[in-house]
Amino acid sequence: MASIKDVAAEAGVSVATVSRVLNDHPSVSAEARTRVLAAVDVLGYRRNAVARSLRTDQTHTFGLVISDVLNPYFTELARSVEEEARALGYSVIFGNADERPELQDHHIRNLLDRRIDGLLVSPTDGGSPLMLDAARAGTPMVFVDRWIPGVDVPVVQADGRAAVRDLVAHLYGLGHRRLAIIAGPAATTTGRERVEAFRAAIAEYGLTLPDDYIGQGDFQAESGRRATERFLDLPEPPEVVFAADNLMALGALDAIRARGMRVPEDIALAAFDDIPWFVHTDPPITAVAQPTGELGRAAVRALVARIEGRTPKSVTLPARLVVRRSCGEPSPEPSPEASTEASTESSTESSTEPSPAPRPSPAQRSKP
Amino acid sequence: MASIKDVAAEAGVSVATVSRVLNDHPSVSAEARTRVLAAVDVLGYRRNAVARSLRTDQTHTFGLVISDVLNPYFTELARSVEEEARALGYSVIFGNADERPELQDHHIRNLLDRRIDGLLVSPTDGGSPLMLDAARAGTPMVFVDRWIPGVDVPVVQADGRAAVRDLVAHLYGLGHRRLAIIAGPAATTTGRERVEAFRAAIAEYGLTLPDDYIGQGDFQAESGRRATERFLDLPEPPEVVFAADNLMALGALDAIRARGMRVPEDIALAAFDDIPWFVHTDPPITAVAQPTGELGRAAVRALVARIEGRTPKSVTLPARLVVRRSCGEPSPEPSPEASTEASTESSTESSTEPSPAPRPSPAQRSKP
DNA sequence: CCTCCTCGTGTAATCGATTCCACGAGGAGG
DNA sequence: CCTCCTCGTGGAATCGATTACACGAGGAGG
Repeated sequence: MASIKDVAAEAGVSVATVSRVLNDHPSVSAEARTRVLAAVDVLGYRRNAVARSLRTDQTHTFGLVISDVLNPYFTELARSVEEEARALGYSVIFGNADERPELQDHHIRNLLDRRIDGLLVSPTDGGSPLMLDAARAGTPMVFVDRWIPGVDVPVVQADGRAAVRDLVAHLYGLGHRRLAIIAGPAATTTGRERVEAFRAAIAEYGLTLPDDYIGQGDFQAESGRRATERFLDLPEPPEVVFAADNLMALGALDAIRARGMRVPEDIALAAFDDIPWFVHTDPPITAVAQPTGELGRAAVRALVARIEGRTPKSVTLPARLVVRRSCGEPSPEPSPEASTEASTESSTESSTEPSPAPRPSPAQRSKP
Repeated sequence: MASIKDVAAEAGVSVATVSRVLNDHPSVSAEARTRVLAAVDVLGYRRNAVARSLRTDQTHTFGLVISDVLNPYFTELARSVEEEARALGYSVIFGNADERPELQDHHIRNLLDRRIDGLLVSPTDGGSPLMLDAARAGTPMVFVDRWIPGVDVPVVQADGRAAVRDLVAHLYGLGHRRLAIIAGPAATTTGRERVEAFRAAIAEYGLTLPDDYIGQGDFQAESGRRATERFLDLPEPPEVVFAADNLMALGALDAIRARGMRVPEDIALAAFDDIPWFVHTDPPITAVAQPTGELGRAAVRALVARIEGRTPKSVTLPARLVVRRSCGEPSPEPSPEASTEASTESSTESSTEPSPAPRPSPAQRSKP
């Protein structure tokens, strides 16, 4: 493969001049420029990014380490991250941690060795020494979706509290009182926060969240199934199961079906994370939708800011409730809405208006 | 960040010795080795992959350019590719072409500039000059899923013909005679092959595939919706719609719902590509399942073989039919089976036995 | 005791770019 | 006409590794 030297020879100039042309440095004569460009064309020269990176100490690349590619939420996140990165002149190397800390470390190590300019991470756990060291050593880093407390790294995340409150209002309005949740791993912030948001919202209605109604999951479908089976084995099973992510909701649906029960007639189901498929499940699933695309874009902007030496702030965007049929009561959404939902990029993501859910005044109820 | 020079100084040896230790070259004394290792530890040294790649002219990385990350089929493919690559000591850089040739070119250019060791491509189109040049110039390349005729590049793909024949048998057995297909882009092999397989299978039953019953799609949900609407507007609409990929099936489902029609009572639906969500849609969708994981692994093995100088052969693995309820007749699969289906890695992928579908002897029927 | 090999090590070239510095030509200003 | 600046250019150092080659020490064999 032709190098800059070959181009220089072909054009009859020095390598310095070729390099200047390639980086359009101002002080190059028009004549030299055209000669170089011609030579580049003739030889089919392509700049060697490896050599360039070695010299300039920047790769114009960053790493994105996510917890599970098979989770459509992360897939969409990855997609929006790549898009925004491309728009800003960066490439992205993905690492799939598969919810396994050691795999996460493998990818971080690998990315660090490749001298990526920055790291976007959705941590699987509480933070390995490797990751913490990298952060402290000054590797530009931004957490997205999940984060690790006690580290000085900007966080880009969705705040689901209002939407979860809307969800509980919706459930309460439908007459449900025994509400259960399948939590994510306690090592993750989203694993903990979602339970807390749920518990707080429930408390506003004077209800409680007994330990029996907290299933321990790991954000994978299988754990959702197991947790749901345990719920159903309870002497007094819950009326509603709220899964803290979409895959566990899928597992829950499986478990419910396996018992020959129906949603929502026998038990209601809701999920955190909305995905296009939820429109088409039987029944369509009520979910808390994160502004995934915007999250990814904001994370990239923050990371690029850090790479360029600025100090970005953390970003929190609101999630919103999307009511469908899985909690009872026919969905109020007209059929055209189903069409809109299915499209990849939901254009109605701005969400100033939190939700169409019926909302009794909770403050009054929680007092007595 | 510490370099090999710093390590050499710390250990009191030359950079050559450090390098030897790091690459465990035999001729290094035990004493020097321990000193170097200690220095590496003290300084927290990490080898600079950029510099190493420049010198050795290999990156231990390859690129995977796929057509659409949001398509669960490709997501799973990407996942299995990364896994196998990691097992063989390679990293993978993904490029999402979003079914757009110019984006595909962007990624190929980018990957080539980064001097990846090889390229795994599922081409969006008939092949850009850039890609063809790269192939001819000797860049190790392997096509996966889709391919381009006339280029000497190994192909790893699934053969869906038997499964499609099984599908048609299943449909015929259920009494359906007017069968329509939503095709993928004619520029892709899968876009063409699936139509041909369908047409051939239909012919065995003495049926034909009129032009009106061939919808033109682009493997995206929206196109599936449009094609289905056109089918439904026909004076004599088809009894079955077969979508050539899972996203178009989703779009078709949308379009059918929007008219207030039901699957399978009013119209049957089947898809190419099976995905976990198809178990949970309303109704569960009958699909042709590719051995996605095995495809990804085989592709990686072939590419690594090429990189290492061997000349791998193309690989074709059989797809198989998975019957569910979307074509009529209650699914014969007992409910435990639904559980198995939902798991990420279907362990029953070997598929010696093609399908449980009823299969009249088609040869006799096609003769008269 | 001399010669030859082997072994461990260091010096320096190299990969393909970027960029500092020096240099010569030519124009402007005195 | 001389001086000084600007502009375009080239030479060479540099980034952090790998590796060919040289070299000295020490052991084996004659």
